Amino acid sequence: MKHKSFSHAKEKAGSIHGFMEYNFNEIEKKWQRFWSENGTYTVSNKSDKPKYYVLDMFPYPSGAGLHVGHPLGYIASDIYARYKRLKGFNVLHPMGYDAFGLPAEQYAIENGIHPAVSTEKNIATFRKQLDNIGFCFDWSREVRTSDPQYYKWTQWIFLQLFESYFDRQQQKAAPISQLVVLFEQYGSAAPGIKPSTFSFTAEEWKAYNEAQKLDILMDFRLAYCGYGEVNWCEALGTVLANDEVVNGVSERGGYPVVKKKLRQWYLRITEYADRLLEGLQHVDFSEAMKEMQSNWIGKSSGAEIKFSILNAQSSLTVYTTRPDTIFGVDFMVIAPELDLVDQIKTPGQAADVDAYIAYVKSRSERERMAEKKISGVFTGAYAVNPFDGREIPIWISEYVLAGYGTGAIMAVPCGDERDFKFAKHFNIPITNIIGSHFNGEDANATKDAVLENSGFLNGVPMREAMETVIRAVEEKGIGKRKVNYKMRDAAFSRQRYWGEPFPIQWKNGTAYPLDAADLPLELPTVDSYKPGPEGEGPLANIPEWVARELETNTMPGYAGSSWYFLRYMDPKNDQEFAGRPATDYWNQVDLYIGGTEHAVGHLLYSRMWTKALYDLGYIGFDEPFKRLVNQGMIQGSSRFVYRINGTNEFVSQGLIATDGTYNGRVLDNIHVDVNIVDGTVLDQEAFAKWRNSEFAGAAFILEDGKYICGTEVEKMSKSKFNTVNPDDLVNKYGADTFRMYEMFLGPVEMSKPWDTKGIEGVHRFLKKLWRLFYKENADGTFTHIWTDEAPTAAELKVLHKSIKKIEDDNERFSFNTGVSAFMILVNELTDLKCHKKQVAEPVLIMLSSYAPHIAEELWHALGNDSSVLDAAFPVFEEKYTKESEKEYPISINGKMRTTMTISLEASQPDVEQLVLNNEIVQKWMDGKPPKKIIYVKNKMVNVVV
RNA sequence: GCCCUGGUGGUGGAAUUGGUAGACACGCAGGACUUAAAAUCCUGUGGGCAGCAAUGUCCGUGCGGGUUCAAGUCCCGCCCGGGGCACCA
Repeated sequence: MKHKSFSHAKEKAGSIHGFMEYNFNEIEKKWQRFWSENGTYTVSNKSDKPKYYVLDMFPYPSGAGLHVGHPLGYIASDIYARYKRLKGFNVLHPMGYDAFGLPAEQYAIENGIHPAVSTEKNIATFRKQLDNIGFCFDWSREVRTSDPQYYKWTQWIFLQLFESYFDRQQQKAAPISQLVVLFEQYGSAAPGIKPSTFSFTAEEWKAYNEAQKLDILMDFRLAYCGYGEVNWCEALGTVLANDEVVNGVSERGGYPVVKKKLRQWYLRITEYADRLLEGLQHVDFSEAMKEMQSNWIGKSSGAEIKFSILNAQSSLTVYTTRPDTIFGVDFMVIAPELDLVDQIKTPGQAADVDAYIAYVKSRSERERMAEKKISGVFTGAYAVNPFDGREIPIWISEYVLAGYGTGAIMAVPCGDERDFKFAKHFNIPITNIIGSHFNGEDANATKDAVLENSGFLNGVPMREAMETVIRAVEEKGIGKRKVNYKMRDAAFSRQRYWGEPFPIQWKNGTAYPLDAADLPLELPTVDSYKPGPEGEGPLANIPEWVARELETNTMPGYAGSSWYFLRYMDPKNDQEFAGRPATDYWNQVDLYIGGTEHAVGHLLYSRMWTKALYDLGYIGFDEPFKRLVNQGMIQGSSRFVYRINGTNEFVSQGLIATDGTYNGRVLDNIHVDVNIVDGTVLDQEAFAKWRNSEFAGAAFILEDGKYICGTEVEKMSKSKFNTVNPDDLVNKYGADTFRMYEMFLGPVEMSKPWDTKGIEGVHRFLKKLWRLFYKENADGTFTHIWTDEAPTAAELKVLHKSIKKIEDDNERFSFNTGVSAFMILVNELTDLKCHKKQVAEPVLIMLSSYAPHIAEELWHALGNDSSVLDAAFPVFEEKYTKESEKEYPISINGKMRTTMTISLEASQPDVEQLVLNNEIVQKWMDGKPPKKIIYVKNKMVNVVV
């Protein structure tokens, strides 16, 4: 890449009476313009260098703009991307916007502004803020999920999923046309298909009309239409997101919310459960992340067992992972929403049952699972144990969810804690089948007991009995072996406006895909963002849309984000979602950085989409992300002022009594803007002007002449006045300081509260670095002080020690210790009074990934013409850092008592002799003989007496 | 409730593989420079006890146990904070 010449820096550097103080604002603007004009960050899909793909989870452009928490991961990935570039890679590091979403729509409802308009505005703000920080994003590859040229391909991929089914024999997606061929030949007995409620012969299939065929095929498509429950708020006439529902009522207005069944689209992600599980073995994610995903998938094996119901036609099928405990079943629990409940409830129990069902209907799934209080109602019906004929009462309770297994469990109180508590609470007698393993106080989920009270299983070890029972129920024809997944198919539709329209047309109740050539199906403009009739989305309010019989649901937020990493590879392609040469070249994302909050949502969906696209032959890899690093969340550190209730008087925090009052008077805790508080000391003048002088008349009761604020760590949010805008910090200290300070705060993976206080230290470091290059004269001018002298051994040692440390830290993502390594390096070079170019240049190259602007400035000042970004990372040479001796810690009985400097060549006997002769060692040995001397070379010595 | 994760000085954190706990910073205290301030530089800074001091000594990584010559690090049990739990993104 050819750079325009840039002589400005050199001229000034050469001038003895120049003004070369560290003017970060000017320097940063200058180089940002330079990099942008030279296309320094533009990446080509063709290169001789090895490729490396660094990806950030792209942001939702919210109206609040970027706060200091957002860039944490971006800075880390930026440092790593730049480091990889220095190491000789062709690095792809793109950025874009996850631009569809609920907040923009909510904003539109409240303010009448079209989401496209507010989103555009928010993106402009984000972009400006991101540019301030000096990232090396290739903006020519930017994507926006709400751009028709992007969602055209989201819709296209949806159509691929719609036109595919999952072949269980091949364990991969295949065209639905292939399934039609199978049906024509085998009917519903076709090999490799999932179980279905439809049963038909090949002849019957051929005789079906089109609508009947499509109805059956819908049961197999990877993107399919079905029915599901949503949070329905009658008063608002709309479907609510989970976090818009608080304690069973709507967050806005507090209206009641109930479950309502609506037609929904789904992705058949469950068919991929095994491959999603297996794929985890081939990716470099944290163990915690893999665990979360496999727990979410929740694969378990057990049996489905059918119990007949006393005096009834219907039967009850339960799923259990512990068929061995079948003689310990003391009651059944079924999900209150199952239709079966109505069939089996006895007249005497009907009123109680109906009341309980009404209660459960108002409860969210989350509330039901989190509920500690045990509740439930007896239906009056009894199931019959198929092995001993015992009559088992059937209960309903909210802790059993309809969506998992068969929505019914056989309860074994001696072996399951929840069942045990339930039995205790309702005084249901408990059968002990595990003898002394059960103490009557707690359930014991052991698999190691030998069964008792278990009919034909008496004396059989539990593990063995599992198989025996499965075989027995299979022989009796009342059940079968069953692998179950906790994971459910992904709900893929929203009754909303601001999302991708489905390329689907409904004709007489049958869904037809649009022709791919007609994509994108653009989102029409609407006059009102209000919901449509009967819980439908706003699109149902548009006569032309409805007249064309188009689907009125839109896709959820995760649609666009499930494949965006592919679009970056070939963002301008208008023939394909991404060309095969591009996806073959860039292949998997080598490094993906983002929060754990996406652990089971976005990450699983994008893994599934990748697998489906791979199965259908569109890409050459079936895992999207090779390595995943989770960044922690930056929390806000809120500040409070305390107003005496009913007055305008504010009490300093230290004066408040332990019960939270002041002289017995109640205080109001008020969030105050953290930006007008220095540490915990309130800026009283700024406070008076804050919020249009709302507190202008405030009187303060001070301690030591100051007003001290209270603190609390909370989520960073505008409403808590604890957000800090990166722009302010960049203006005050510069982007390089800001970047390094964000890293210096702590490990990238860890969550921590933001505190601006320490930023001065990082800023001082950069100024100290600057002084290795320029000296301030008495008259305020600056002289450059670097020399061409050859470095000394001591200087080379400091340099090479740092090269190793910084390279290691970069490789293991430890950027906080990386920053501290730079600080130590500059401190040591300052102590050595080292101003040599041969030392300075490698330092600047290494620093350029952390603080690119100052590094580029000084690099050019030293006389280099090309960009420091294209330099090569210095190579560590061990010969400069070799030591001949080490200061060992000497312990007696494991307690460190002294240190001794011993040659690294010394043999074990030599060391033992030296140590035993040591005065302090002898003092602690107190005349006793040594029992053992442990000597670990280059580590420590321990004398055991 | 379930799954994951974290807890180390006044503060952010370091200790990479079980081997000198507190690197590097912030803050604080004292000092130098200055008419003064800012900036910069220097010194000290986990806690207790003893000592004028050098220093010595005991305690110390959320709490209680354990393994080990040796534990912030491994094991068991508990407490507290954070994230997720399927329509926020």
